[in-house]
Amino acid sequence: MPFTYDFPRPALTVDCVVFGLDGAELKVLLIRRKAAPFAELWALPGGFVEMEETLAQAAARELQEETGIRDVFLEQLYTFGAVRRDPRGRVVSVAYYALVQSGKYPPRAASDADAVEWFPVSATPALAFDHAEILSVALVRLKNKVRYQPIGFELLPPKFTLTQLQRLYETLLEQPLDKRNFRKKIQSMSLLVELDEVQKEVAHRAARLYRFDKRKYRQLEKQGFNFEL
Amino acid sequence: MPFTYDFPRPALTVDCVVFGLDGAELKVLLIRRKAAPFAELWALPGGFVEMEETLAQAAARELQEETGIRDVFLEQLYTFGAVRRDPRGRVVSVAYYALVQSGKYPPRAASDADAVEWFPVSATPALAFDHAEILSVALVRLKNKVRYQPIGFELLPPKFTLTQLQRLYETLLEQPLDKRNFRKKIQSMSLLVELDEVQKEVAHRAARLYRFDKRKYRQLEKQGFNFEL
DNA sequence: CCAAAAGTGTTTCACTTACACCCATGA
DNA sequence: TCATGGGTGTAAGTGAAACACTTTTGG
Repeated sequence: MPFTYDFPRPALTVDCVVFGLDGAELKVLLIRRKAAPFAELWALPGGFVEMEETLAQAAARELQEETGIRDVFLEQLYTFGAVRRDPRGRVVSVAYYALVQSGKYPPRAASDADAVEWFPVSATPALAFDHAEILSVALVRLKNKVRYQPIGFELLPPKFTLTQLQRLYETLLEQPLDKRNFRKKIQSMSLLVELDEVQKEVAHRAARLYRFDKRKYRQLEKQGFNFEL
Repeated sequence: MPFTYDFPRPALTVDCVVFGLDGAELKVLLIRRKAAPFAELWALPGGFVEMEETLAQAAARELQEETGIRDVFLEQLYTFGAVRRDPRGRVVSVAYYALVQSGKYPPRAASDADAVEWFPVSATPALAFDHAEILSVALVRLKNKVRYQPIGFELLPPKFTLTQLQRLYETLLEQPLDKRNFRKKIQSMSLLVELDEVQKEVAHRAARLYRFDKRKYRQLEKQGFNFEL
């Protein structure tokens, strides 16, 4: 079916802000651009939306193509439509953010051997286009959302210790938390399953491992339960 | 500068979910479509994004053109990109939501004398495209956001009584609130300025009028204050 | 046995909740 | 004078915050 309104139209892209946790540091995955504009500069992974894919599919596809990352938490962030945000012409970009276990994706996992690297969010290089703004919006969103949605777990391996979880929240909220109060609170939500396993190869008492019970969360959610740290 | 990547591209539109409060009822403004597709059906105001305007400008322009409404709270909601959401072809739509004092915009204020009408959000007619889904996402957003951002005031006239404000929250949160506790809490935030005026023409004791102090809010916000009902 | 992190309870304080009566006004 | 909503304080309960020591393990 030919399109009735054939006005000039903006090009449409997706960009992905990929967050990972490295010890007590929040990092973002960037790729080095090969082509103009902004060749040699670092940028968010992303690209043009194709005609037969949804926006989320486009984001997932670009992420996979440019960084090898797939099957991760991916959520729409915001759509950026400043008129001159791309020097090539009018390009509107739908930004997504992803949460990954950075350990699973070492720096050079990219499929096309391109330059892909993790940077601390507090020390990123100069970025192409308006990607610095996109990153900043993503950071604000992540820091807020982590308080009232259990998305932080996406940044941890499936089995984790309570101390790891606490460090995660301390990093994202940028404030120290009391160990006993944190444990009391998180355990009282009964969203964590205590495993019959402990940490290995640590030079001190081994901590118990837990996993997040997603099924239980969905169930409680329906009953009006609100996660809140 | 000619565009380097000249692939086929989705068309881009904006749609606006306009909320208003009518007494104790939340309403949404719809327009009746004249042209195909979905001629005669009700739809959200919206239209195509032009090449030299931002997304927010496009939303504001369409709102003004189709309903006469301008200078209101308008915030990006979400971008809808299902492949077949428009029968004419691939159309991606950036949705916005607006909060207006519905009293200022009686049903037929539209500039082009088209059919424009307020409907209770709980009793809307069948909607064109995926507009029912957009409305539903907007409702969820509004109901959540009103808890932790003082945006509810956008639905009230500049001068309002505490009872009006309480009714507003009761409507949006869908739960009754205790009068004394509500007043204590809202006043303790010191975001309301007590005016030297009272209600007129009521058949009972006239209530004191207040206004929301936006300047004060911005100031407190910077100091880490969090609005929360 | 030392270093390092794991694990564990109680008290205090602040905030939230529940609750009922008198007041002012116009009809 | 009556009907209608406006306006006000206190007590009880619940959840958040502060806080320090013992245990386990590997080196």
